[in-house]
Amino acid sequence: MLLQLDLQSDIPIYTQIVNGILEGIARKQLHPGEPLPSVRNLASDLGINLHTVNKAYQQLKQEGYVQINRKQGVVIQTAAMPPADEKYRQKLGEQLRPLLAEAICRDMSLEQLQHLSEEIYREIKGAEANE
Amino acid sequence: MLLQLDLQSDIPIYTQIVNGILEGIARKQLHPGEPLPSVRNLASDLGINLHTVNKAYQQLKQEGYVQINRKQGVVIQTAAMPPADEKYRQKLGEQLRPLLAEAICRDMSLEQLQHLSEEIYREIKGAEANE
Amino acid sequence: MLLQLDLQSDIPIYTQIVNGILEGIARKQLHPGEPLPSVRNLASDLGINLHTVNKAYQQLKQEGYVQINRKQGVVIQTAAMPPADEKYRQKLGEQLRPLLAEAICRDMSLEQLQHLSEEIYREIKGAEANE
Amino acid sequence: MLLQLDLQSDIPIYTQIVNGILEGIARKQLHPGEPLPSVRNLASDLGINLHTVNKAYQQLKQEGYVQINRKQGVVIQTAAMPPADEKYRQKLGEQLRPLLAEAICRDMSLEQLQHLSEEIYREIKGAEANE
DNA sequence: GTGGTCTAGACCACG
DNA sequence: GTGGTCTAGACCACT
Repeated sequence: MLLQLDLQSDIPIYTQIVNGILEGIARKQLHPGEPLPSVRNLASDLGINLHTVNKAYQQLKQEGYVQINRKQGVVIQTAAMPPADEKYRQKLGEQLRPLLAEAICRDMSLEQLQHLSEEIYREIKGAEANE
Repeated sequence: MLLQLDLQSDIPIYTQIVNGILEGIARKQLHPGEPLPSVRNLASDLGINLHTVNKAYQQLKQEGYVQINRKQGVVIQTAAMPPADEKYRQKLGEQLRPLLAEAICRDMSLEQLQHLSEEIYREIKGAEANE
Repeated sequence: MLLQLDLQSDIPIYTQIVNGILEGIARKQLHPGEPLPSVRNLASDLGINLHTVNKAYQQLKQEGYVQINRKQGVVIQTAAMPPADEKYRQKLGEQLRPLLAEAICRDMSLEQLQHLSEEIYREIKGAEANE
Repeated sequence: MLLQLDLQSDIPIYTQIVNGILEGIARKQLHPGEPLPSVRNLASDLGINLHTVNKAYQQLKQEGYVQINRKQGVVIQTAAMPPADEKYRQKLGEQLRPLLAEAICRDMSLEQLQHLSEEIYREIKGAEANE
């Protein structure tokens, strides 16, 4: 798997890993049951600290996107992915809200915003068939 | 102005202030030229330190949403608000991407997402006339 | 005299006044012996505080660009303007240095810098005949 | 790194630090990727508060001269330095203008000014090879 | 009165 | 160990 890290970003590295893996799942490049690299391997591949990778994996487990077994290590969730329940949608809304507010300040129309998110959505989702 | 802070949130207080003011501008509850409370006043109103408020104001100034002068204090930008230029849209896209990826993991359809963001957009924008 | 103030600038207003008057002298729009507006008049014309204008005038007097008499009020220096002595050149150099250093960081050539300052120099100086 | 501070100067300490580092970059005593002292170290070396150093570093980051990450601390920008674009040249011009105007008041010729700035330019730039 | 600067000391997140 | 955040309190410049 290719994970692009930006060590200069103000986004914590473990968050970048989480995001990268989530995008991998969304793109269906990572399938349920598929094992992720071991903490040691990924850390050395990325040239970062063990703890950082571990923290990312723990967060993914916590949110229900992966399972951690002794045998197989870390694998993508084989049971159902966490659902888009009301609680999640509310959290998502709270994350979206300040982004939308700032966009409105900059006079973006709803159409422009929808267009932008559709573009990104399709770019992620559309990768399904090809990759 | 009504600014709801969550001191327990992992979102820095100064960011919450920035977001709150941006939403106030988006809602047109704050108009160009309108003065914001002085750092000392807002700090004591919110029960926080004046440096925290100042940091929020500095960020808003830096991003072009407010102007600061020693006489009037801090006022909403009277010249044009910063535009939704390509650079901004790219930044917005990068903020949107992980949110969309996670939503896709949870099997949200594009329609559901669009519906959610439209709801929030209209909730903010729709406040224009009423408040 | 036309003095353009930017109340939003982070340059103090009294400094803007000093700069404006110095540029007026450089452009020879203000001649030795010519009276400047009274503190009260200029303050009310510019819509600013008396103290602010006074501070600017005091600084100009301090640096030898104007004289202050009871009768005529504030007039442009009739004796010789302060000379470009070694002390002044050193002060100027210290002001120039950080500007040049930053320009070098941005890979400006000496020629580009000389061109820029010549342009400004001639723009000010060239106004002599016409205005 | 040698940073000379004048605590009595009316130039803020954090600005002096910024200027000193910019000059270090211009002199090529500081190379891209090279780490700067940690805020705590530099603060104790200079005998000032760490927040003052931090403010300087934040400004340098904001202007694109350094990168900050939690692992390495603060390092000189490894990507391209910010360019001398039109916006920068305009800002530079506005900083140069009052200096030139005052020099004209003191009857400095364009040649004298060019000579002075060339001297400083070469003094900074000429340090490249030697230091 | 305003914001700007500086100091001092604390705790936390990240790696 | 690093920087990030927050608090607290001081003095100064500007208006």
